[in-house]
Amino acid sequence: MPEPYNLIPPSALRPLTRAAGDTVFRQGAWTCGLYVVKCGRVHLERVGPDGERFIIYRAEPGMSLAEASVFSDRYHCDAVVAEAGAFVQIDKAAVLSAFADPDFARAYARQAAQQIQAQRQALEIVGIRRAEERVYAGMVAGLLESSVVDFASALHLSHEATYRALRKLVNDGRIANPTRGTYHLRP
Amino acid sequence: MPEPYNLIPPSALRPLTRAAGDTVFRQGAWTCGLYVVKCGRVHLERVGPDGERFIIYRAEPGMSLAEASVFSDRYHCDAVVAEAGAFVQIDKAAVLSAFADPDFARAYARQAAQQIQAQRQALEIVGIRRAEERVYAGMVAGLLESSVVDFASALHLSHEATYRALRKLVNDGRIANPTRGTYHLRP
DNA sequence: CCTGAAATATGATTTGGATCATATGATGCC
DNA sequence: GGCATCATATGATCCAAATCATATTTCAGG
Repeated sequence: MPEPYNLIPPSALRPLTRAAGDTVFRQGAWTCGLYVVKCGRVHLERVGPDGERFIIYRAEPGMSLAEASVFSDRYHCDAVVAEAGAFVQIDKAAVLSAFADPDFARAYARQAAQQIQAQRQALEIVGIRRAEERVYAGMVAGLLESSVVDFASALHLSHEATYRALRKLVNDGRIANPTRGTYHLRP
Repeated sequence: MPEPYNLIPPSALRPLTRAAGDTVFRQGAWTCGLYVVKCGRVHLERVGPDGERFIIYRAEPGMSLAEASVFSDRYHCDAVVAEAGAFVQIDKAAVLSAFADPDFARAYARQAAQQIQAQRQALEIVGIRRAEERVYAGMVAGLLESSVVDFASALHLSHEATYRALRKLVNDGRIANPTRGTYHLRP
């Protein structure tokens, strides 16, 4: 659960579970609040002029979605459950009134500023054309935390290209590969 | 100037001008606040283990930078002026105390939530591999506002690839090209 | 312990986008 | 009006990353 929402009164939190394929909310529906993913995955989707579905955002455990709904009357996209899970709905009125508490406001702003920063960095990194430089920038940014597969997906690279780039960086002595599957920057 | 900062007392705003190549602040320096770009361009850069410089963010007129510095003691990257311009420094203490004003807090949160949403969408769009689909998704997202060149850069595509994709979409009847240089979705 | 699935790893082939080149239409300026 | 500059536009070539293929290692579960 993102930190600031710990300051929201528990009565404003409503737990819910959904199966894969269910929708959490639909575009055009009246907003009731934002959501936090406990487990499972949710896709925010927008529908194109010819009915194509565009994924706007993939929310994973610990992430929140539809934060902007707190400030608008209607949801402007669909939230579809990609993987069954448990979620918490946070009442929008409770959030709006929580801004009267400076501690909540600062915690919110702090978390938002940090997220904006991380996203800006991610955008710059995926803008790097050469796989090797992109992977290196990703390592410097600390994006390789769990598996190489997840790392590759964060970089918007195929995992094959990522493995090859890692190998090349190791051969060039730019990163270390002490054991199979573990890589870190040369200190 | 991003909306919420209009609620900051003018005494906390300090205008400054910088030439290209100047630094606005350096990594490790004590934070004094965030900045808004009036004109010119600023790059946030982080230095890698071997001295390589990674651009974290490119701030253009109207954009703010170092928002997170309000919540930390030191700047954690360098801000280098890429193009001479005028900037406004907003005192961090003033921002922190402004969170006591619920109107400021809500305006800030609203703007932050919107920005997070836009960035998430941008990340999803640049993750689309096929140029044609990426361009189409960009059009659906309304990213083609001014020139095709700017559009291409937002999509992380070469402008040539963007023009070709636009042509193909026009030929396939997915978008309209009423006059040279103007494109819009088929209604 | 055995089995299946997923992560790790690398080779071969294909392809789509970057790059280079070139041309024309628009725009601003002196 | 003439000139420079930039956006628009498209063709040709090249290359790097996607894709397909395959093998090994690890690990969870029965």
